[in-house]
Amino acid sequence: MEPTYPQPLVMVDTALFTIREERLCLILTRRREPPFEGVLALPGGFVHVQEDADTEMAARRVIRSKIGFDARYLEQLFTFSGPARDPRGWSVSVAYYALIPLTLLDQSQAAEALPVDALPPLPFDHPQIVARAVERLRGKATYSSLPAFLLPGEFTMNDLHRIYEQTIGARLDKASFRHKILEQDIIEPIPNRFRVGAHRPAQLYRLSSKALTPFERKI
Amino acid sequence: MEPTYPQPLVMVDTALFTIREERLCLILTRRREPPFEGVLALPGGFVHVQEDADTEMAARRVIRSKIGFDARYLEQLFTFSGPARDPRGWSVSVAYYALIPLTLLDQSQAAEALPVDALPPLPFDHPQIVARAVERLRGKATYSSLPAFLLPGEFTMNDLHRIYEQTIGARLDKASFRHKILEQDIIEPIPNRFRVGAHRPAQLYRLSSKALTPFERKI
DNA sequence: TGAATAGTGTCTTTAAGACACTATTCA
DNA sequence: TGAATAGTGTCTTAAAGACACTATTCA
Repeated sequence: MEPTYPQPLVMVDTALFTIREERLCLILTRRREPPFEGVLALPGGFVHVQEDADTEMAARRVIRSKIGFDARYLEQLFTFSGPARDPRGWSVSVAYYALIPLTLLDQSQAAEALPVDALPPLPFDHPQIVARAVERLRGKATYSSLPAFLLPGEFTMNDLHRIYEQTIGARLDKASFRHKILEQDIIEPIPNRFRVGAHRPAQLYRLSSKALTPFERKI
Repeated sequence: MEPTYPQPLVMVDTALFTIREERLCLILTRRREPPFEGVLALPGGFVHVQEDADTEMAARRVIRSKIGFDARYLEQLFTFSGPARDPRGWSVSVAYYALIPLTLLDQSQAAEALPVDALPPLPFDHPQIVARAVERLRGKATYSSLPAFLLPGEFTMNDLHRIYEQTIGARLDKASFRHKILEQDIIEPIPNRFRVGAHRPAQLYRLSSKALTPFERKI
């Protein structure tokens, strides 16, 4: 009844996105064990069958150990596999991606947040994982509220506008953006909360419960 | 350097869609080994690390052994995992879905093609796999050429129209459908090939090389 | 007042959907 | 001719995008 086949190694890898200095970044880890000891890589690790309820929980454990708290948005990305992707043997890596507001990271962690278009050479098949994660995030950004999860709990309409532009990598008309976002009911104004400065105060918003419904059409 | 953790079992499962009698169906297999011997289930099996280049190749091997030829469209769906989904132990199943034209199946295989809305009770977590596969197929159908892969190599515009309606499960306007499809360049007329009958002959089409580009907007 | 950001009204363009129409074959 | 399927033209509605405008604060 037990299978007689040699089993592959099973691990998870995570692409943790954040926005730093107006650029879309990934949080990298310096590896503390061979192979590739000392090299910057995506946070990852083996599944612990005694401890993890499934691979998503393994990813959450890895993320918690890296940034100290849970990701607000986490999604399975793709499963990578083969004999060559890891020198330790035939392996399966279930990859996840998550969105992290930079404000929640402490300074040392922010230092390891590097722009997706200026990453160092990455070990294993991590370049493919990154390419697919960026493609997925950009793709989903145009028809969902995903980029909002890169912001802290309270934000202005202009914060949101900017983070969409940075995630998608294109200009979006201010008025059209407002109309579209408000029509989708994905955010709600926080009553009587405004951000002040040397200019007109801005209404503060938060994600509403409908935040994860995808849009009907494009932004 | 080798991990000391006990490793999960690694398998692939496949959701093979076809259209039979105007209904969206899944091809099921009667299991020949325990657990669940004799029960209808999704075709699947363990990854063979000596033989398979990756999990997609494992899925192709499973599909070939089931229907005797390669699937024309195959895509990774999702990876399911946990200690309880398989009685043999903590397992990871990389699930794939594929689209198969019924005309290519022989009679005995067609008999195991059952409508997705009238499936027997399925073992393991196969009901979840099916639910996610149907959701993905329906979702992609509205903005891609996916349903065309359920048809044989030559088909009329009305064949295509019907298969979209059956896949999505809704009525689509004939004229709007034609405009949209032709505008996308996903199919091309086969010169001087028509299907004849007791009515006006219908132009035969085939998938063009751009068939896998997703649509700009909805059908 | 001008600089800076916040927020709105409205027009143009384009896509989607509805629907009525014409076309060609065979019995 | 009528039944059956094939294929087209065009109008209405609605969304997306562009753009100009008004609003409020502080220095």
